[in-house]
Amino acid sequence: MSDPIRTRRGPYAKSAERRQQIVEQAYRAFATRGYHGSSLREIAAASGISLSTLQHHFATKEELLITVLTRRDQQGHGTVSGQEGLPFREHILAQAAANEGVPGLIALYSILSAEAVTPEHPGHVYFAERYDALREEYEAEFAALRAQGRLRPGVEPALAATTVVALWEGVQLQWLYAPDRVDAGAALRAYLELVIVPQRDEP
Amino acid sequence: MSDPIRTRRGPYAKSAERRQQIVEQAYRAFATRGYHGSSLREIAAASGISLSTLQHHFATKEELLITVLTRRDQQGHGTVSGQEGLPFREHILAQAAANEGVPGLIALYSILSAEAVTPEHPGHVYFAERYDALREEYEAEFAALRAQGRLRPGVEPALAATTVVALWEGVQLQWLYAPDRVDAGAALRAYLELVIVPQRDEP
DNA sequence: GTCTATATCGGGATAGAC
DNA sequence: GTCTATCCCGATATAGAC
Repeated sequence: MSDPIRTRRGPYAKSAERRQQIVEQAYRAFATRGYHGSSLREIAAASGISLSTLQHHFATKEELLITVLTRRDQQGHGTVSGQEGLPFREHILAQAAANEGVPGLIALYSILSAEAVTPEHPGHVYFAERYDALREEYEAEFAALRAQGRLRPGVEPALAATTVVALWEGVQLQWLYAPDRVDAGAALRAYLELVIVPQRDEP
Repeated sequence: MSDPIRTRRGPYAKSAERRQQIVEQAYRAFATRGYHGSSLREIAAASGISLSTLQHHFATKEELLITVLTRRDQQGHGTVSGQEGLPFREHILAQAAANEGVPGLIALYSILSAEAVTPEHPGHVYFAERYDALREEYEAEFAALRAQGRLRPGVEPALAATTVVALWEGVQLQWLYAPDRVDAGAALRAYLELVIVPQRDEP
């Protein structure tokens, strides 16, 4: 059996590599100028290829956006997943700190989630589902804390979940405008400490 | 002295009226599709005039955006300004409730503030200054509360100010995605009640 | 897989008649 | 003040050679 593409390490190897380059540059573009504000030409140029080549790998701009979003999702989850045992509060703070370390990641979600508010936006469904999932996940965490008697009385898990998601996004947006004047982690931490009762062996 | 425009109620009356119409439609467009996603043609059509006429009143798209933002600012402040004596907490909640009653207002600020994160965006300076002003204003309010002993111990006025602004914006964004599942006012109220100690004569 | 060339469309801005 | 017509640009997308 002769292999017509034996010069590559594997079939589609070059394609996969190219796609990754393109996704990386698209991510930078979307994160700074949003979806409407970015052009395929600019992304192609940044990737060092022609517009047509980009379009050979991603048929439409929309397909590229979806790829960027889902790709970043997987990477994002991987960042902190090595520390599964962390309690909720530390888990969130670790995630927030990790996000700040990934250039453009915060901007990507902040800009696109606002741009995609209108239902016609190609990213609308993605963000609608993302918010739902985040709220559900955090609500479960808060509910578990309450079951352990570690939630301040009067705090509603559902409302607290919405609040954490909102606070996180909102403080990140302000941080993008004034990184030196806004401390996203501190704001998040202060809220969680206000809402979660410390364990006995904690200070 | 003959008046060449005596058929109007006053000089520039028609212009002012036209400008207001245009601003109104531009506001709707920017609030749903953002700045980049909206076109002058579409705004002109919605205003019932031609593109050229719109451009006669607003030389550039950027000028139109700035006008929309500052115009809405004045109207927004006017809404609740009749109740100057309200304490901080009620003032914020009243403002939030009022905002929800103005269709598109929340979307306008949410979408544009995220889109304008990049310094090249024509609205960037406006939002940077707006965030600074909001944080300063709220910080002063929290500081005043602390002076009265009505701030929960450990709560930093500056951080609380950032938090309120972030929470407000973030919860509004979620509300735009799922108006039936997110209660912006409740989230804001819950946070403020967590942070502000009730007065003696309050429940 | 990658390119050049081109089609087609829609954007903002301009010129000039009325 | 308002319009039609047009310019010029940049956008996505397509065709087809190599």
